[in-house]
Amino acid sequence: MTAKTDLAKLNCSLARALAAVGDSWSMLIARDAFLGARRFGEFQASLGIAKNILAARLAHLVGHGILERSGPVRRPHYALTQKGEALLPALLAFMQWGDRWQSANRPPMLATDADGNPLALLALRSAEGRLAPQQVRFQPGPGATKRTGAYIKFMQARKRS
Amino acid sequence: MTAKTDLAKLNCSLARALAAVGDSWSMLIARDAFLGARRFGEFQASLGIAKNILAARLAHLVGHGILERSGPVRRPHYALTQKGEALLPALLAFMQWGDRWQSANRPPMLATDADGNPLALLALRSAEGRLAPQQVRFQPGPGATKRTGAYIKFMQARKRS
DNA sequence: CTGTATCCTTAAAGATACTG
DNA sequence: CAGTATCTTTAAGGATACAG
Repeated sequence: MTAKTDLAKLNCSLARALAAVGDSWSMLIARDAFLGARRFGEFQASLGIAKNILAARLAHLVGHGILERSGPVRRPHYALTQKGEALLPALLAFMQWGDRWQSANRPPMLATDADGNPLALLALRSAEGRLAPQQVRFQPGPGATKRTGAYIKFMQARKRS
Repeated sequence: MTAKTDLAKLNCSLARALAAVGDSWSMLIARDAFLGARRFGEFQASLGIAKNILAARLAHLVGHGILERSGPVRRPHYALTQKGEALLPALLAFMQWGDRWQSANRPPMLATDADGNPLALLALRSAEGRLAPQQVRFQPGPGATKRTGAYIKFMQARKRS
């Protein structure tokens, strides 16, 4: 037997997010939607994805409330929902990482505000200000199972020693 | 023929980032590494992933410079490199999205600073301050191909109309 | 134009057994 | 403990043809 593991069961919001988005194609479809793509053919031309795959991914995203389908049945539009738009920080943070580490600081596309000012790098901060990655800690949250809580505590304890 | 499309060719830092990370398992391995996991068995126990898959993913991440392997050959440690640590904003942004939209605001785990102050939500900002997703624009960057540039410009122009 | 329906090929996932 | 080696099953990706 080899049914694919359901990540959504992992008691982790990251795993649940990954399960909801689905895969890399879905991320790129979301990116195109942010850019302004709305039509089946636009996604297809932009990504070079096979039509059956695109159809499946669009349906998946609609099913998870990330995209909504509207307009004529034969010529529908796909637009980001509020939930879909909320993905933008994650998507851009990931893109910024790619700019730096995979595109040698020569970004193919730049995100800006309406006046053309470039976006700042997405940064970690608490009430005390900015944080380096090494300063970040984790603790069990309200949705933690016993197992998750124990795991986090064990790891954090070991980190300090 | 049906070789899998190479996302890294898409002239997009997001696609390149996705290709470098690899897949959802890799993201979760990185998450565990942030939590403090270092050993093969720790990742395996935490994720419930098959050993052959885990071995392949660890090798992939090491190969992309996201993890580095050290210590005794028979009992190695895996630790995030600088490149790997730089993934944290993206990873947390994604986790925050999951907290809100997939975990009903009951996060299994909370990210904090060293004093226990919770992390703020990763936010979009330019020099002018914070931005809503709808205010974000895109333009071709230094690494844009002609095709990418034309696509972005076309989409942005249509958006304004 | 926007899909569905097939078909085909490959890769991915997982279980298990085994090794140093 | 940390893998490697197999084996099996299934899913995924892609190409193409066709339909509304």
